[in-house]
Amino acid sequence: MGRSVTLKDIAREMGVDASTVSRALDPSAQSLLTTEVVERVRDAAERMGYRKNHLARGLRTNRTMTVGMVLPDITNTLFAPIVRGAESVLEPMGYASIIVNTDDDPDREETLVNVLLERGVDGIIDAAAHRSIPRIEAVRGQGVPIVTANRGIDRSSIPSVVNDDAGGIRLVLRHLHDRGHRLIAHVAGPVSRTTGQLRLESFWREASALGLDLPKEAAINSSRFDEEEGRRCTLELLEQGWPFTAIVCANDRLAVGAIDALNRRGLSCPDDVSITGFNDLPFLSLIPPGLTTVRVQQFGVGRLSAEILVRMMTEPEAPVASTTILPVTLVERGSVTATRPGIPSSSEA
Amino acid sequence: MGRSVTLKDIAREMGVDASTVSRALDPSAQSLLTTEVVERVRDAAERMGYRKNHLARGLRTNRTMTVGMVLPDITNTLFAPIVRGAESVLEPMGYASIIVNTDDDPDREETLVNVLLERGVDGIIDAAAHRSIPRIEAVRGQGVPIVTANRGIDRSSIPSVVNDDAGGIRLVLRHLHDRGHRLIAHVAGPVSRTTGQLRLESFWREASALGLDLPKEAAINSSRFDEEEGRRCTLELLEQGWPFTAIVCANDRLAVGAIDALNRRGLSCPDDVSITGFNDLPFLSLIPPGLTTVRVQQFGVGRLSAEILVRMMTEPEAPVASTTILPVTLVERGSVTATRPGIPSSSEA
DNA sequence: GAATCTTATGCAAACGTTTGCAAAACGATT
DNA sequence: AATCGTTTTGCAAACGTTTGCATAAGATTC
Repeated sequence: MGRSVTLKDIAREMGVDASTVSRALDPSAQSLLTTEVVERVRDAAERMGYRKNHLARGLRTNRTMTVGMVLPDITNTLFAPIVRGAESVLEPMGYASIIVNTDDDPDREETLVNVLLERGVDGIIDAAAHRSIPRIEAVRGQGVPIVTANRGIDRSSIPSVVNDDAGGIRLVLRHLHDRGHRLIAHVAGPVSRTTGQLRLESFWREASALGLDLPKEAAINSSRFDEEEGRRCTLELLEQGWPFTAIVCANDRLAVGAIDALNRRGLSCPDDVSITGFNDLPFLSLIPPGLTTVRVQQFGVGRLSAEILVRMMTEPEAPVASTTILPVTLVERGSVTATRPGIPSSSEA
Repeated sequence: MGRSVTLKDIAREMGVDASTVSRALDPSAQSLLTTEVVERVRDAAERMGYRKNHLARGLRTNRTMTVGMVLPDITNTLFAPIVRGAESVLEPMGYASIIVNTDDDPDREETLVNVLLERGVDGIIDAAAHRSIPRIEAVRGQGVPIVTANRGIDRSSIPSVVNDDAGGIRLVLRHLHDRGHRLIAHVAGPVSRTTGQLRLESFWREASALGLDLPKEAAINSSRFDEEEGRRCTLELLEQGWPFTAIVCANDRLAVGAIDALNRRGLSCPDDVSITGFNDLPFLSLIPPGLTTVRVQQFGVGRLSAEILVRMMTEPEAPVASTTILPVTLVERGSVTATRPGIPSSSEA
């Protein structure tokens, strides 16, 4: 339980000043010193079990070498890889990360960002952004760089690194169209996140680009990105009575819920209805019938947002990309089949 | 980018001393002050956008209100819930968590623990423990409380919170035995972790308790807890030629690999071989044939280890449980069936 | 109304670093 | 041998808090 050894301890032991010890231990300052002194100090430090005190250093330098990561829920397999991606660039540079979970509650997002600021993080990666977080812009005013990952913030000057949400929906819609589907429904994600909103917008845009004339009720909004909501929304779609041959789900978990809903109604995917997801979560390939989905690069999202953040932290004046969009790819599995000729389709005369 | 406002700023503004401001803002010290002063100070602080500086405070008090969490890999769905469980007790108390990933490399485990110590964490939850980490005991000597979660350390005085590994294996073995299985193999986990070692020991112990006379080659060690190793080990078991009707896998991911290996060899689970897992990972229930497995309480592991850690951090002299074992339950799904009468079984004469 | 006891506030040191500036030591140049 | 430049080291302040101690003011007692 003995008090830990400080620069002063080493200094006293060696008969030099603490500042000398500090310099000897700082790679960028040790060129000021005799190599002989540097060596002796390092040895002594090693021998005495010296461990630098990041707090004191941070207090003096105003840099903690800590970044904050804001997630909706670390338990959600969509977000964990973002953390690893960010870490892959941050850890080698000596940064540590404080991780907080918002449970997708915008109020918690704000308080937790504040918690991070109190702890003096040098920057923040926000992967739990809502489209509008009134006070988040203020963070930049504080001089603390922030970037959003996976999601963006509307009309914001905060840089973001996201997947090509619109492009992903375009891919699945074309894919379904190519296979004869004309009556396509959409279980949309929560529109309070850009992921939900952009995919929904893209759905309508691409549908009409393909000449599909879908009724308003073809799309239904979920309130959470989870299986339960996927189930509920799909059951509602079925009850509405509008006939559809495929459902584009705004993410994989909604899709899993959708498949379950079909089964509960005695319908089968893909025989009766084709279904697509978004994200390509791990293990998904093992779940029958195998979800056709859009693969995103979460590790890449994390890595890039960290790179941008580092840039902002180290060269505050340097320009950085305001939006970085990563390409997505279509992953074909068993949940989509071609429509059987007998099934009616709106755009065929 | 304006410098942030400090106690001194508020003090100057109000014509009082910084120490008075400090006390006014500290719930446990504000009883020393006039309620009138307290109020005025709080208002001023609010108005000026004061945000306390945890670094300075930590430097002075020697407590950072930060805990370190060491994980093998946050991406692994087994570990994320531990984080949330720990957080559920730590966050309300004002602790933040620094999370590091070791990729199950013992060397990294050691360096990362050091990183955490440099950052002055008040305590550490190690969920990536190896059975023997020579220098980890030294951490306690430093006066920094540490507890291991999910795994333990051999012959160590470090408190640990784990699942009932031995009990879980007992459950599955009895379950298989009850269904007529007598020739049971084991794909063991890496024995460098207590989870692997204890389950392996339990396998042999319970097997002989059930009167099974299994040959040495009934158990085979994997080197990682993943699908690839599960596949490899199972293929090896099959090639050995020793006939078995069931495989007890040391965890779910090994089991998933095992099922795949069977399929590759034209065998089916459970028709040809029954298989069991351990952990009950999410989504597993959706993967055919549905893995019969042992459900563990990872959230509980996290919660309890945090509670113990808090105890150690706040009352260093108070006694704490050295080992806490959480009960596990059997989850029956489709991967286990009764043996068909025709299949030979060693213990039937 | 003086002495005593409380209560509320200020003073100053301390936590362990980093860093601008000054001073000392040393070599080289004349 | 004196001067001038370098190079190496020390001094001291600063970062923003907390907290033991002292003091000032106010309340209480006889």
